[in-house]
Amino acid sequence: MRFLLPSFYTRDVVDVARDLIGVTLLVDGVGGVIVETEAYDKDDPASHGYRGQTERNAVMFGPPGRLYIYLSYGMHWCANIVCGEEGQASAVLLRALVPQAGIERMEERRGMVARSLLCAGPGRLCQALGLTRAQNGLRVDEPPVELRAGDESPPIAVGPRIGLTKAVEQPWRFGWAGSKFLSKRFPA
DNA sequence: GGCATGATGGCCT
DNA sequence: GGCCATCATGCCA
Repeated sequence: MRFLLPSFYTRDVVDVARDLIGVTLLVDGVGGVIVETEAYDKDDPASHGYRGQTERNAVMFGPPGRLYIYLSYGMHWCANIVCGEEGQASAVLLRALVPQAGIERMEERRGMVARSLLCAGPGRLCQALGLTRAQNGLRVDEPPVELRAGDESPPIAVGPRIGLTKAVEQPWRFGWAGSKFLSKRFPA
């Protein structure tokens, strides 16, 4: 298996978002293959970093290769990987993965739902992997987090991002085309 | 201090 | 497809 180098993250956030499809993410040994991501750029009105640094988004403005985790809608956690150059405040939102390792732990956290719903969506993914504010700022190349390159290059689907009111047209959502584990189908 | 808003998801029709 | 729970955050007064 191949571990991702720091130079993987220090590139353009859109490229990293696309290249994370097919990468395996584990947190404390629980996880699977990433099949859906979205890119958020610093010049992007939909990004938390757009209006400058605040207490919540401080991790986005720090070094790349760290988790930026925040609470969404008062009840769901969403996890990002900080990318680009330090201070750029760009990040990739992790939206879905194929449950492969530690499925029992995922089911303890998520309940006995269909396998395809275990990690399909940013909030579900965080719940299944046990990601909360406690993991905000963790490095992705040190325990308990682990990222391994995939050994095939997946068919990539591209589309507009989900759930936004700003910059809704930007095609910065990426997915493993045809995967059953996506949070939502990509528009044809 | 008050208030509008949201990178969602579960449940209902 | 629609509704809405639920609260941290950020902006404004």
